[in-house]
Amino acid sequence: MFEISNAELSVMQVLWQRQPLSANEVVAELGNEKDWHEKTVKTLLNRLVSKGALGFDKQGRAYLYYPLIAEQDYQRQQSRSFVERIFAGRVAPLVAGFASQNKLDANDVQQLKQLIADWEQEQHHD
Amino acid sequence: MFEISNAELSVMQVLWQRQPLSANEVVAELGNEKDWHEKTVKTLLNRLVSKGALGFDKQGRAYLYYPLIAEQDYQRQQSRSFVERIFAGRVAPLVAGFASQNKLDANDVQQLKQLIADWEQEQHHD
DNA sequence: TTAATTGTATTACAGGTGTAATCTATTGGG
DNA sequence: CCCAATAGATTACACCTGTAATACAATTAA
Repeated sequence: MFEISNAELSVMQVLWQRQPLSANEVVAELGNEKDWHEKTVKTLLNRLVSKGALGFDKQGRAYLYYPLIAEQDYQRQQSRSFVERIFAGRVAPLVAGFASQNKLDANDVQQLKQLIADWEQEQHHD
Repeated sequence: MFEISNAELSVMQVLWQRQPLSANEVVAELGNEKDWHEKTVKTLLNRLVSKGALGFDKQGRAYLYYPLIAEQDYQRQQSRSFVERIFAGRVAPLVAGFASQNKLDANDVQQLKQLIADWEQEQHHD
């Protein structure tokens, strides 16, 4: 599988949000957060197409771009490889780090409890 | 703060495990997992010193290298920036991804429960 | 019809990265 | 005392990345 660079990821995130978009629409969306020249964004779109991360349909002389991979797949693949690299594959120590830095709020904890409950349910039922 | 590349990280991990080590000892340690030429490892050591990630003491004409940053600090910093980039700062969705891929085992769940218990304790007592 | 505009494609260019090879200085063996 | 071995330093080189500028082609406004 191809790699998506940091700058490229921001472009993907726009298109995961709303799709398909013309280059100019992507530029506009990014305008809020990033201080990138239009040419820069076009370069990134191009590279993402080359890598196979984006596809497009022609709309007159403009292109309408859309992701070829789902955000969730990307997130999972990246999570696995990150946790593998940094924490030898265990996710709990990562969460522990967040906890010890007070980066967990009630919301996170609520979700984690639910996950655990589901997991235990799953264990049980088979 | 400086960036540590992937290849460099493997070198850091050896030195976080055992320290200080001579270049040759690092090469030997890496020998098991990586198929790197000795020269490659020396380059990485050099770059890490330049970046300020490693220090060394001279031992005759050889150097004894040691980390200048703690593994835990590195892990936390990387975790934060990863979760920020990929999950907009929320850690629960990352764990959810692991759960849905059956990447959680009883051990992980046990640890997570403990973390949650501690967190709740903490909330309570102030 | 022609010129200006506007999309995409190509080129640029410096710094980082993976992966070494070569250079240089020191040292240990004979 | 001199040479081969060896440690670190310097250089190499292709590919990726951030960040555009320039080239080219199509279209639209005059």
